Amino acid sequence: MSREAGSWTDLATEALARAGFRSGGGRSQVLELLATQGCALTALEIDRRLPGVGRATVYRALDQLESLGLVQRVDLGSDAAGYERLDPEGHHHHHIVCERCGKVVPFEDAALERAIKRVSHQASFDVAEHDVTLRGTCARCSG
Amino acid sequence: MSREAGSWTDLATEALARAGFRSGGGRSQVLELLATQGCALTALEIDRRLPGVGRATVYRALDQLESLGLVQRVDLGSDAAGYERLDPEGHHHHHIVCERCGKVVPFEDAALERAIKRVSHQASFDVAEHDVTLRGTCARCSG
DNA sequence: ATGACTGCAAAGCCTTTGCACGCAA
DNA sequence: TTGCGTGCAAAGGCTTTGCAGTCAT
Repeated sequence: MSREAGSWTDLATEALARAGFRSGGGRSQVLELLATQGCALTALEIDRRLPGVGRATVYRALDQLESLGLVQRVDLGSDAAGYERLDPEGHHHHHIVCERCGKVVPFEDAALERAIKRVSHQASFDVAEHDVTLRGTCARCSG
Repeated sequence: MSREAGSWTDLATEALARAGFRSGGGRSQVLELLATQGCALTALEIDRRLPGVGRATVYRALDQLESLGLVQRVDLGSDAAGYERLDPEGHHHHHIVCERCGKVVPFEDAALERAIKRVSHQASFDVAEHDVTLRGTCARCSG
């Protein structure tokens, strides 16, 4: 029922291997970094934290991981897109963003998920993913 | 209880005047174009549809209208941000986007809104707005 | 040995900024 | 007349692409 801490990494590595990707390069480093993050990171932040990995490699890796459904891209209103790991069938969170200071806080809500699931089924689209973003002012900035 | 068709334009024009903005220029044209649209338009699309108006003016106008709460910016996954009018306290919709062809379809759902409203109140943030995006494949692209 | 993968640098695209002219008030 | 508003062009920032060298298999 419960998984080890590194399970997403294992799952992702396996999925990459199955898809015919090689391991050991920059892509693996991107993957491992994302595994340790609870929330979204921008491509440039990832690039900054992986000095040995080129920027292009980071973007290419994120693209591939997203195609495989291992990573989700999220738009949080800033100029740069955020990327975070996507737990298969597991809990997933959404984001509240402070329009003043840019702070991002994740949250989960079961009722919200249910509503979205229902809408998704009703739609004529075959809905694969979704995201919800709340925007406002954080306690510190309101204060 | 009901409003005339042009009410949002009137409301927006009034809000602009109250905020000390002048009228008659490119900003008014941007405003009038958005008034006729049911869904989001990108800045570049707006620029293309308003030949006499410069691109910078379009971006500046959208920024101002957004600050006044008359327009909402929405990220639909494409490179360019979308903008659509925001009815004050009125119905508002969200979007389903086809990842294959880019088609955007609006939808409304009361239960979803209720869930979001509840989450917004629980949060430590002062939530001002929100948006929900569903992504998948449209009927036509699913084949 | 082979070709997937990578880094670097250049190019692309959306968006913002600087500046001088024009028009609403 | 005043200074807000505008258009044009240049600059800025994120992302993608081209290309040749490198490394996993």
